[in-house]
Amino acid sequence: MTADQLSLTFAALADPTRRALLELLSVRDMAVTELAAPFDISLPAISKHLKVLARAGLIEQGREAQVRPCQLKAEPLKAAADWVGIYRQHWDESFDRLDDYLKELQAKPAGRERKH
Amino acid sequence: MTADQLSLTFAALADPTRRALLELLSVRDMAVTELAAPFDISLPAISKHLKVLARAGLIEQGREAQVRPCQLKAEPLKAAADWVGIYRQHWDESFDRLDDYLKELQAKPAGRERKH
DNA sequence: TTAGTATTTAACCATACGGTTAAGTAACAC
DNA sequence: GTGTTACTTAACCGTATGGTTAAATACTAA
Repeated sequence: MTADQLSLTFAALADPTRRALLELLSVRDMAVTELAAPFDISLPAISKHLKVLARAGLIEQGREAQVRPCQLKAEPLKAAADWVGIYRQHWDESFDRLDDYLKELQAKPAGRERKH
Repeated sequence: MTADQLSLTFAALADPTRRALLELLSVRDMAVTELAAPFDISLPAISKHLKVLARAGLIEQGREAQVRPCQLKAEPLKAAADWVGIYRQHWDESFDRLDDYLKELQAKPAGRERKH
């Protein structure tokens, strides 16, 4: 318990059912029963998985009548991606892509130029 | 058990001690005692963490006399980064960077031009 | 052979995880 | 009110996790 955010995020991602739930939610917001449909496990099991995802800040649940629609909140994934990204140079034997990446970062440092 | 590779990888990353071990190994190969030095936990505890990392394919241990040097193997992190990367568009409210990223991918599709 | 260094394995403990079924709660529909 | 739908919570179970200490292993050094 009292785990740091990054540990919570990675722990949440360490289960294939939870990853699949996030994939469903990346398409659109969904109710719990709707989310549970593709899986062979009980609704309470799904409810528990959603709780883990919520604790990690990866989803938020609203309320509309009896339905509790779930929404993806991907922000914590950014920190996870950043942490893993540090090792890019290690898995990419050639450093070409790191080079490119660094160049890209320097090319557009912070400012967000308009596009579409 | 018999968890898929991605689950093993994320589970291995879900502990701050193990992430710190990987960070140490990203600098250079290290022996177990050497790796354990910065931590307040027992050597067997470190040994267990290393076993988890090894099972996830994130390290390999050799042997030199009594010493068992550990080496970082970052390949599994690539798959993790790829999975998380799918959500880039979701955490980046503006889609600018996705645009850039897609453009970048189209600009240099596969070929790996020399550099340094 | 004996001793020392480096590391793992064994045995144990408490807590967390992923699942179950059964019971509880919340909002609508009649 | 009663019932129905959509969940969540409670209680339980087996296994995994993260830690401990103590014993075993593997190799080097004397």
